[in-house]
Amino acid sequence: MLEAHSPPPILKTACSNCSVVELCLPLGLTGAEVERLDTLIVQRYKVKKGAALYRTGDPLRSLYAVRIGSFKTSVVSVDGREQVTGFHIPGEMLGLDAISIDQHACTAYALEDSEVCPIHFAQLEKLAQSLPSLQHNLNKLLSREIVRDHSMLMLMGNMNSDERLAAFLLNLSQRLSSRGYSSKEFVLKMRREEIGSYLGLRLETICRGIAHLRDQGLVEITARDVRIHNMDGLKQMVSGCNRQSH
Amino acid sequence: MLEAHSPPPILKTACSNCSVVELCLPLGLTGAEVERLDTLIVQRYKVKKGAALYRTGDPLRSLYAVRIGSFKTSVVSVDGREQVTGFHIPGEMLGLDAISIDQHACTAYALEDSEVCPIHFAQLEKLAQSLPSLQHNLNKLLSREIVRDHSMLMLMGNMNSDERLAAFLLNLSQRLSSRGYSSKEFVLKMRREEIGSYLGLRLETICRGIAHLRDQGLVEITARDVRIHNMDGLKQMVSGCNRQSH
DNA sequence: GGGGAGACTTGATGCATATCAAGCGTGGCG
DNA sequence: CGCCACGCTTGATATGCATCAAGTCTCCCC
Repeated sequence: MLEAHSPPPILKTACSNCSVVELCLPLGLTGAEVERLDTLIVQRYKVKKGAALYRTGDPLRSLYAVRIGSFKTSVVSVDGREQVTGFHIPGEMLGLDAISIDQHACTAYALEDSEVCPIHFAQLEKLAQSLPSLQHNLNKLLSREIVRDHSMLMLMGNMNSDERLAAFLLNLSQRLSSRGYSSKEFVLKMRREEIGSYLGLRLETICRGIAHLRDQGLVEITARDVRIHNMDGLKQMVSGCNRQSH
Repeated sequence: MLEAHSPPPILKTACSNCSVVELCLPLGLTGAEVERLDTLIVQRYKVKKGAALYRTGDPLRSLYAVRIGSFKTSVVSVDGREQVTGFHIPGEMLGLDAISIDQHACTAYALEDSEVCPIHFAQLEKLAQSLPSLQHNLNKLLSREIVRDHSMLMLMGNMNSDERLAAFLLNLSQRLSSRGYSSKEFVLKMRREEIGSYLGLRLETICRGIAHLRDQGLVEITARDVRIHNMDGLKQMVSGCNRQSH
């Protein structure tokens, strides 16, 4: 299942001293509770850029919290088309869709050299029985993913290409910002084609969208470096106020 | 929150003798466990056709299991466009997206006169602590919704209009079939416009899709009555084998 | 540091679906 | 039972994005 490399590197594991503890599963747990959660994480894994953390059909052993780096998750249709279902940055959980049938429903690829905290799921469920707030966090995590997916459906069903791109950039900006990174300058770790798949567009359309946003003075994107010049302008675009046609 | 009517009718509540018990939250629970779950459902609600069971922003009090009838859930964008996020038939759960922030993230409308079992969420979480299999079921329910949404993203991102319509009909057919209804003959409870919103298409495109499927001898749809003539043909269409263009 | 493959950009063209429009069917209510 | 509003169907046209194509950039590996 894990293609990282062998032997897997052993790392000091502890949610207690993790930089993303306040965004991750332990959210709102007491110190003593976090320590019990720590016992589930035997050791962290490193995943090389391009490698798969798990693949569609793999049995669910663990959920994975991204600690460092970033991932994309994608499914492949019968006729071989890839659909990217999400991008994941530190503090976000991977593998939630596997709980439904105890098998992973998508494949998770590292977009750069990354590091995850595997959380053995059976043990997590067991621990959650005695830690109500842990259970509550897991429920919220799952529910939040549903809400996120619904807003993606709204995006796919009702937005034009420029609006989708703006929404994507804003979303990424917000998530990075809440992790202490700049909301206005960041680096895209994924290719244009992957952004396109995520947004239901072709890579050429992403390029043109980037050019449009540039021409409007909203953002500047050179290669993978993003600089947002007009955050409010972007937000207006997403709320559909700027619609000329459609 | 509840627009049903007053006074709300009091109905005999018991998962134990509900016809959809084997598709609903109690799945896999023992008789004694189901009886404890029964205690959470104080009384069932009836919801009139067109009425809202809950609305976006309502505080989360209960999840709702559909017992009789059907619902659509939808969100409205800033500029007033509706996006239907799902259709729900007996045995399916409503309100899962509210767990994330203790507020409903969408509005649920009854597509016909319907009946739901409200399950008080705080009590459900509490009960789940002492019933591991109940907790596991809830986790699975949430995860299944995520998987379902991901397949909708695939549909929106990679399928043409006829394929989307075929996928929609097949999905409905399967869900009705697993509830003991005919998989080949059923009635659509929603308007063309609602199907279109759900599939990211306009109502006219749904009409044309229906005509295309009819011309190929796959299904016959008169008004809202569906008769599937060639189930395998439909499935082939969804897997993308019939693609001429695209 | 140089070569090459993969990623990105931009232009020209075509097509699938949206939009606009007009008429028909139907079911719900008085 | 009949009327009317709403839902459905089908046609004509417009348009936004996909597709095809060609060239540039960049970064990774030797």
